[in-house]
Amino acid sequence: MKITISEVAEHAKVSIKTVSRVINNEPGVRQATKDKVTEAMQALNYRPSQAARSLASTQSFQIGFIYDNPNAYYIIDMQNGILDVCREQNFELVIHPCDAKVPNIIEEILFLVKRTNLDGLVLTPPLSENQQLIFELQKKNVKFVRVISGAGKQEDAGQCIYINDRAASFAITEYLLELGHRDIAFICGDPEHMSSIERFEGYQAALKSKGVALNGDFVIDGEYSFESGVQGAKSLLGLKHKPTAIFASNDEIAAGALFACRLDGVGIPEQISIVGFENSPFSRQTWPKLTTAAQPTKSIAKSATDLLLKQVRNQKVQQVIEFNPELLVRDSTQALQ
Amino acid sequence: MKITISEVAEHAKVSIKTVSRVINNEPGVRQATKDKVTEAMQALNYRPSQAARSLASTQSFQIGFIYDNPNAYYIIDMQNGILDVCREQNFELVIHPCDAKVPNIIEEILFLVKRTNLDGLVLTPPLSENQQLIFELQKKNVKFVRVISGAGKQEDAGQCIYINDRAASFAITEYLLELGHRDIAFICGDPEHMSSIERFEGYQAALKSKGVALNGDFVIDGEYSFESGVQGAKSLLGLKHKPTAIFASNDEIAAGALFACRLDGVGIPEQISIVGFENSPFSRQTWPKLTTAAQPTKSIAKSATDLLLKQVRNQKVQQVIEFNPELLVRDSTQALQ
DNA sequence: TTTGTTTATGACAGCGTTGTCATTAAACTA
DNA sequence: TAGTTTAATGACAACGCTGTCATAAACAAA
Repeated sequence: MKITISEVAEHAKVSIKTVSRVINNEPGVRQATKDKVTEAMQALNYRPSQAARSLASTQSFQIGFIYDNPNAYYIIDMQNGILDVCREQNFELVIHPCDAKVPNIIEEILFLVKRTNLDGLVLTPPLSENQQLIFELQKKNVKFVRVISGAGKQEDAGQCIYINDRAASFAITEYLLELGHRDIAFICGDPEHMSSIERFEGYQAALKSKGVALNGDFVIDGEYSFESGVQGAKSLLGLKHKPTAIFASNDEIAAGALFACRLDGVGIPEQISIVGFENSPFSRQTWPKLTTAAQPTKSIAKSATDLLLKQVRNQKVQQVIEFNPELLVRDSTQALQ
Repeated sequence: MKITISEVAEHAKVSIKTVSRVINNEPGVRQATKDKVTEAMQALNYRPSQAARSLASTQSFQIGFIYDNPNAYYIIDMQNGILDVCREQNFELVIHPCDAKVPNIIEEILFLVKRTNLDGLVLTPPLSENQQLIFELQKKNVKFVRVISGAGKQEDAGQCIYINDRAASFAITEYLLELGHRDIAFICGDPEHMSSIERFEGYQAALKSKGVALNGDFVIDGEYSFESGVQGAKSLLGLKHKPTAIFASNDEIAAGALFACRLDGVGIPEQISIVGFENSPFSRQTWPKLTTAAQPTKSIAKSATDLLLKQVRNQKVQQVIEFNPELLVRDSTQALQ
């Protein structure tokens, strides 16, 4: 037999409405009453029915995780973090993988929100950086948090969790410079991703800070893919004046670069140092293991969800949350001989 | 304004109950009536409220995907497949990552099912192979599908989707034999995973079929991890009589073996051929790219979900569904010189 | 036809909550 | 103290659907 709110009310000798107030943390309940109710709920091992709650209220007690990201590890980590917070706070998670590049992606998302009556959205790149989408969501009063690349200073729309790619990129470049490298090439990620730009700018800034001039030949356009790393490294290896280090915008690119160097018989790290970004599990499984930067994806997800749920409950908290990916030195880099 | 069942009923000039019948595919509705209703639903772009449905009925219209698997790619593919079918059939998906090794895993799952009132479960290895769990689920009348390693002949409990690892393993081994290899080592996966056993048996059977004796030194215990591949390959390379090919039970092990060989300066595939299993994305990103076996994970997920939802609707279909992973020849194998 | 039988459809209560508004109790104020 | 304001609590309808049971329509057999 399922325990309902009435049993709890009876047990606590209050009305069901008061129990409801306690469940939803509504103000205007005396502490003593609240305690009684909480106790009754525990004694009866009561859990409110999600279905009844969402039917009766305008909320659905569900949030959506919408993503378009080929990196399964990232998604799983995010998802697990979101799920943790959802469980704690009695919310459900609706997963919505999608393709950010289809023309009607915005409609698709708005439709989903409307249909499922989602209380909020967790958005990751590149969706979190789609200005048009953000605009429409705000217009329709949809609540959301965005995980985006940036330093948390700028006036971004909506609540944001900032990932300071630039600082991490600066640190990586600085590290290479300290190893004595001066000819450091950079293979870019997708130009539409803000992280790509931020990472490039961090690289640029670090070079500048050490007075090293930027060599245009060493900056290769690309996207966040293995193939891009292969192509990028190939063209770098074709240069008369070759770089001594390659900074790949993410681990996949780095793996591709590694692959291309291997094909060419170039020793890593003896002849060229390579660094990646993201700390994908496979960055530990290449040979040699990749030096890279790690971001605490699950913590990011938790913070994001926390922020979102506060918003959903109209507890506006305007704090700036920023994460700094951390340099992880492994075996694909060494001091310039 | 949200469209409800009453609007549809009005539009189709029938009672709401009849609309309900159509929604749930209940028998006893004349075809003409059904058409009218379907048409009205489309015209109004109607979607039933999950909350109301589950409140009113004993079902929740939610199924659970419970997994413990470190392979993010596998999980994402499964999840996407399940999600596709859920959307089609108006079900919701509840994701539940867990640790299959905690002592009270069975209670945890039973509790989840009870609490969320899940209509069914999709189970993947190793949970799908936990006899105790299966037993308890059957006892409590919980519906489920199991994705398991096997050939679909055995009398397994519950509905199963079989992955014929053995046949694929046989094919891989046969392929190595055809390349002229006779000294083929095998690095095992987790002994608790049925797939591990099946893969080993396929290997054994293939050797036998070609009259090649099994060399005990060449069979290395392990688990499905990179580290295990490193260790396994190291001990193989330490043998006085070395293998000319290594069959790793999955791509992670293969990547580890590759890594160990590189460390030792052993050329792949010139000196040793290596094959993996699973076709993880990173098997395309190693150098050289791994020869492996691919399973259509998303299709597997769809079949499984389909089967589960039929069960949920009490449409018992007792068909045997089997998938055969397919050999993918890439660059980590070559004919014995 | 008429009656009986089956099949298709509808009326209505109820699922477990929340929102609204009324009521009561408590806390001030003069 | 009585009167007034404020805080705490409760009664009850409503949310959108399904289950049960009653009724109407269609068909078959006489």
